[in-house]
Amino acid sequence: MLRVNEPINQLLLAGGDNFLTSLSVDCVILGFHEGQLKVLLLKHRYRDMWALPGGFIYKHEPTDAAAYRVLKERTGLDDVFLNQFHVFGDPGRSSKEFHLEDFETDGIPMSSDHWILQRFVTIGYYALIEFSKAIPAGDLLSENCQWWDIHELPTLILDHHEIVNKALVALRLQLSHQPIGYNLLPEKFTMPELQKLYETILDKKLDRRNFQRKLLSFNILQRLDETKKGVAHKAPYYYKFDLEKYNDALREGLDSGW
Amino acid sequence: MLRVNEPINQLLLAGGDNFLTSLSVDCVILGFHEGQLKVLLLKHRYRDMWALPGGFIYKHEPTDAAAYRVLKERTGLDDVFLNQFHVFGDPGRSSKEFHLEDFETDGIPMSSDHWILQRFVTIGYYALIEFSKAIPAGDLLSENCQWWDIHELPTLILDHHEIVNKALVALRLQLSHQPIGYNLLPEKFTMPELQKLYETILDKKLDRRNFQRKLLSFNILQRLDETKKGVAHKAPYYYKFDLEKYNDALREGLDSGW
DNA sequence: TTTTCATTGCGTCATCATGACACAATGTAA
DNA sequence: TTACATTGTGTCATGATGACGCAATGAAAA
Repeated sequence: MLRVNEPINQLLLAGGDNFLTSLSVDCVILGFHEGQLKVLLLKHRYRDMWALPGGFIYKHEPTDAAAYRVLKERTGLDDVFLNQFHVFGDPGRSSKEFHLEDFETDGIPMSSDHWILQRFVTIGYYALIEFSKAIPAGDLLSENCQWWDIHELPTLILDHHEIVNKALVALRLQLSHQPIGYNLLPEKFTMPELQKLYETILDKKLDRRNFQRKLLSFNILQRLDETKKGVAHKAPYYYKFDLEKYNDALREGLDSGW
Repeated sequence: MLRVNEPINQLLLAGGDNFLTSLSVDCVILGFHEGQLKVLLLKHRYRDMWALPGGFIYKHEPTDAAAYRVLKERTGLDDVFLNQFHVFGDPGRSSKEFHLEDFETDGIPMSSDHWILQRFVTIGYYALIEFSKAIPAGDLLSENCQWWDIHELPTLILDHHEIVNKALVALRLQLSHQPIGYNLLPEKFTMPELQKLYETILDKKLDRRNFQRKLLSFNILQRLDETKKGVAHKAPYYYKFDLEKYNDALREGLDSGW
């Protein structure tokens, strides 16, 4: 228990001076693996519950930088796609009792007006990362950090389930305006992989042939001469994004409407 | 100057205990009048600058409620459409020097570590209101509160110009998913008025006939038997929204894409 | 070695949405 | 009474979309 208590104590003592006292960030870190969207979650140190990676904001730190910091610490990744999507600002969203109970189990005495027990407003970010590049790492409060299938989440603490859901809704709405495929897929990918990604995010089956036609019509993909090896049945071609054209297209939105 | 100083002093003394100390809300209040989008702005008490209506958040108040409170105070309106759209969290966005200078001009002594001078993260909200129903009212710090054409804004304080711009971008992206017409127009409106609204938000000319066809195809409008009176040339029909169908349609998005 | 068969690449067709524009009707102002 | 800007309605060519056919591929099964 010492392993955990020592860093916690440091956080509790110094934290109030270093951090903004009522604001935090929480990150919905998304990856795509084996045809499924995955979320990175941290195991609660005692409870049979999991939590989104989150953190406090240093007094002179941009909120975005705080989210990047959390992301770097949990995944080892630097240059990631990160998007603020919603503020969760209900006073009831965090529970003083919940945390007090934890610290009691820790054996850490805690006055009930300690800053860390107060109400926290949290800024939700979602991050899109290339699954294979991330190296999940636990934090002070949790040795266990791992990916969960977005459709088979464990019990989450507080309102973290709502945060994940809101992130998915935001992702769906921004699908045509953000380089979502580029950030979630490896550099080379096949058309069925890309389609599966869209299907997972939209939670909807798409026609294979029409999907291909539509995406090619955007002129953002570049087909490579290489086909996928060691695969049963006919081998699909590899594609990669033409980043320049992709970004140009996103500015207008891939699916204009108006 | 007393008129201003007395309430300011109360705010400064009691504020630190009542409010969250590093978080605020700012509202981009939008109305539509004479074919133009208008923003409600407050005149700075000394400077030749204007500001978005904003405010602090009580320690046990939901952030959304704080925004509603600001809105009610500035417009007298209760039941408005309000949407959180972005958090502005750069430490450099507020300027301690700027505010210190103001308080010096007020003749109010202020220690440089006062909570009100510290860095503030602000949550941006946009509100859509029916122009004619609002009764703009100034606040403690500003007797002057008035509408400005979105394309002819005066100089704004701090990063408020950026906040307005971000609000417009968000509004554009959400145009097909939010009841924007319903909230900005009076109950009865003509097709040209509705079109002008869309053109203003999208900053783009639309073909009159195609626009009419498209909006009617959504089946969210109900044509009244009444035509607009006292207008030169041919009188257009009045329409109103079929709110039930409108809300149904918005759930899917008016312009699906996928 | 041959056969099987799920999967991929490419194409067709009917239908619907879109952009561009024509024309008659309306009703105030000249 | 006439002029004319504006509105209501419609047409037409083009392009996008959804539904589906068919041959080619290549590892796995026979």
